[in-house]
Amino acid sequence: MPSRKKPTIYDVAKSSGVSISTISRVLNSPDKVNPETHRRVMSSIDKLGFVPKAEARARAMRHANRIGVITPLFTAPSFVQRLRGVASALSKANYELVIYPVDSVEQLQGYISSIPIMQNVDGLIIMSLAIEDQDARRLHDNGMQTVLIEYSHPQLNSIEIDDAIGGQLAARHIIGKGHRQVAFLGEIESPEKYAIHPVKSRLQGFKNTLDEAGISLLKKYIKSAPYMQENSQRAALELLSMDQPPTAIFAAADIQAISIMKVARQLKLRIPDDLAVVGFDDIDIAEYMDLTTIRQYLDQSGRLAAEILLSHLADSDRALQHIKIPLTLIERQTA
Amino acid sequence: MPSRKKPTIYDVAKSSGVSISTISRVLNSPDKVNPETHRRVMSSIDKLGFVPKAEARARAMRHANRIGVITPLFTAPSFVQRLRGVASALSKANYELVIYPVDSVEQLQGYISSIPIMQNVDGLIIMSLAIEDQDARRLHDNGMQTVLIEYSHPQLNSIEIDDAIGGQLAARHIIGKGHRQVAFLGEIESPEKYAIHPVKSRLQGFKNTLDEAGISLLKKYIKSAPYMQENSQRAALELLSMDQPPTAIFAAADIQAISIMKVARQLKLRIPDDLAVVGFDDIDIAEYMDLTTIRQYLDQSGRLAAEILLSHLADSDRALQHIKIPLTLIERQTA
DNA sequence: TCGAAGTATGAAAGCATTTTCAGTCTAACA
DNA sequence: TGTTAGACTGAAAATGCTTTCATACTTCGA
Repeated sequence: MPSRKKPTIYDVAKSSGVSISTISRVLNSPDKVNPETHRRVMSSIDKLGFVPKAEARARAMRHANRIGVITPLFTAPSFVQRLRGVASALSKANYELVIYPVDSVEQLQGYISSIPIMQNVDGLIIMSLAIEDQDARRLHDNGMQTVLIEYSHPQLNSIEIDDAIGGQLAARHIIGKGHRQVAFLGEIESPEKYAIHPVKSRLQGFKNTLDEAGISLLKKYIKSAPYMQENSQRAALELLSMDQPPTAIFAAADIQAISIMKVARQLKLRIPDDLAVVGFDDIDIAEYMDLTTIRQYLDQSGRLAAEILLSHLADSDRALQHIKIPLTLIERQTA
Repeated sequence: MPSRKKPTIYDVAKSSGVSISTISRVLNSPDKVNPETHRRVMSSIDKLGFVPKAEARARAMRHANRIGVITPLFTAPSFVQRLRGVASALSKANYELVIYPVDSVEQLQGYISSIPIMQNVDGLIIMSLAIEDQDARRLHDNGMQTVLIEYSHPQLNSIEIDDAIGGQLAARHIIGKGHRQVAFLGEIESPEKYAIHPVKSRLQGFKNTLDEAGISLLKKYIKSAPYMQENSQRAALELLSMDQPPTAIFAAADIQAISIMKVARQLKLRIPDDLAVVGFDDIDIAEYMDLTTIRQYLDQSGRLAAEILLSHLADSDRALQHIKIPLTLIERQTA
């Protein structure tokens, strides 16, 4: 009895003895339908070869149930961990997650200019990327709900980290442990034009707090090196093989702290006795390494971004939110 | 004058003083409308920036250069690293990446049954998840190009890891180093019904190779523990505080190997002298830790999956591919 | 044992268009 | 001058879905 016509959800409903609402639910929010019903409906769908008409769907759908995340291409573990927060919040709310990985300015510009027009996504989360005023305005004017993470703009929601405070926390801790010979390692100058510069602020906060305590952060003790292991290790080696090596190093990222630890091990330095190390981020691995670090609640910041976005989608004239997430020093074994 | 909401044909109708039917006609059969009316309507359309929603979306939905990845919710670093491979291959090819994170059977079942029917992605990559025969058939029958990673099915493309060989490599290496007291740590029994069981194969290959060399892997030296740090550490502690502790441990995942190293450090055991550790995966952090491990080329397997998918999308009657990725032992400092 | 708090479902109200049908108006023809 | 065939147009129905709302049916404490 295969009818010549394309089957509609009414046909499926009849064939499986439920209402059309249930058919729709099976396809769109399967978690809301009884497994047994689901099974029955799916088997009818398969039997009839039902495919929902995209046009009818588009018409009836108020929103796309899809949000986009623009992010640097999985470079650092910290991005991933934030993404995990985003993903878990979205999947709970039955939203699809579209990733737009960025590895050049042009790409970023391309996404930002085409996304609002395409209307493929209901909202946008932009992670750790600097966006230009004009792009921010475009997003705003097109009514694209957006949350910026680690960056801010007056016309868009934002979640920021107080990097300077992070530097301060690290400095206080290191001072408290009695260190006087203190160093800093981080990727101070990022080569990418679209990148943000949290490391500078971390250094600033660190340096100022040391200054206030009468400890000077000598220029030779400030090393800039890219995240990559080789670079970080080389920089660490330079620091640690000086005539008067530092007794404590604050690394602007946990992975760099781990590089320092590796070099220290090779030099037979005991941590924290010969060398104290403080990281920044508190990525998963930090706990495995017993690394003392500044926690920036990565998962939670991602989750929060998603939640803010969803709440603004639900109620579009909600006031803009500019949130600063607090930082905490997590004391473990390395400092 | 950017209006908040997208204009509909009602807005155009109002603005140009005609009925919606006429707007529709202007768009679909212009010959049936008075030239003067046509002109007026067109000018309203331009002014409002009206775009027929359904069509725009239907077009956007249809062949959007979009591929989906179904993956366990970022639990282990190894998933993330594979994902990175996928992302980089796709972004090069100008494809959008939609993530479907799974954390329950129901969710997996939901995605996997609706995606092939909804057809809102062009292709699908399913990472490290077991799928049922019926679902595989549905994917195939609905013409959804699919690549399975760490699992296989005769009707779908697949990329597999030879886990047993991995165990064998680890065993050979450990034997070569002269160890006789050998242990295994891994999450042998996964609690999730949808999970796959590569750990069993790793253990199997490990055990068999030891057997062949006349070394028996005693039952008490086989520990099953979840990936989570606390569990792995407890298991490691149990192993290492036995009367006759093992002198070498093969961990079925790098993060578990790292947990072992942490416990060993606490017990003041020197690695590799007192205890040799071999991991599995070769995640990024393994290099930082100088961990000897079995490399499974995570990035590359992800990239390969994406490439296979793209080539099948370009030419849909390409033959199915079932690929086994080779493993390599990477010797570093821990064994 | 009762009420409270969920689950699972169907009826019905959208959604943004297209299409049908019927009416008005004009122009042309007898 | 009365008819009438077009040419335009609008009201309303149809389209194939999604979503809201109400309701019946389960648990689940206490």
